[in-house]
Amino acid sequence: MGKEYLGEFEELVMLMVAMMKDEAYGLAICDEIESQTGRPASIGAVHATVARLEKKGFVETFMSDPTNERGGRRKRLIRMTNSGKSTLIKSRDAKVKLWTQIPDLALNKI
Amino acid sequence: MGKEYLGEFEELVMLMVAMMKDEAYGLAICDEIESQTGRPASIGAVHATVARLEKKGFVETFMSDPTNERGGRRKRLIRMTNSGKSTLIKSRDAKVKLWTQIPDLALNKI
DNA sequence: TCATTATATCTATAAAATAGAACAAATAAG
DNA sequence: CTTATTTGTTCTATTTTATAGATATAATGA
Repeated sequence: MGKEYLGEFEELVMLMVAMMKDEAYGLAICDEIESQTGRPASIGAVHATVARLEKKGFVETFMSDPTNERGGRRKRLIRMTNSGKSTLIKSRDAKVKLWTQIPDLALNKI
Repeated sequence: MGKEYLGEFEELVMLMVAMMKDEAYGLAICDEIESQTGRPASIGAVHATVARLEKKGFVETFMSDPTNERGGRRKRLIRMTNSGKSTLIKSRDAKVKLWTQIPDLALNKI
């Protein structure tokens, strides 16, 4: 068994994949990270991270057919596995559990 | 300006510091991580991370006096700065915002 | 004095994050 | 046709984080 928690950027990418459902692929994730968090993400970073997540079994990928728009070439679509989903939920639960013990961070302060 | 978000382990250490208030120091953080998360953390990892966090201005440290128990030597006590606290809150808010957009992770599912 | 305990610090390595260049394949424009 | 433009992936190199464990230090107890 590999470790069952995610790096900071790994988790962010996973969240985008979850959010984008069947539309998740490298460039789109990149854009979505920027629009959701305001933080720039390079395409290289995203693809490298997806490859790591796939190796760990948290996502699976497959190539789509080209779309018929200008430049619309094949995409590597990304989908979360059950293992990935469960890891994401565990990571949320772990964080909430910790926050709960810190008055300044408890969720009723939001 | 350095980047304003935390690595995965950095965030965990920060949460422990917040949780332990004036009692936070290397070994204790190490133990607390294990007891809170069940995940082993080496003392080397914790100290290296604290040093990084201090360099970034998220915590500050100072040496205590020895306590009068067997082996009770000086500790490097760790305290969060305002900058660290605000970073932690921002990181919580960012995560909650993302979860909210993902039905399986929304907080009412807890 | 010697053993034991509680701690920090150092050293080395592996893994994650990052940026950007290089490459590929599609359509549009001339 | 041929070339430019667009959407995308893959590759390469580097920095930053994470990790483990060995080594060093200072205190008390025997």
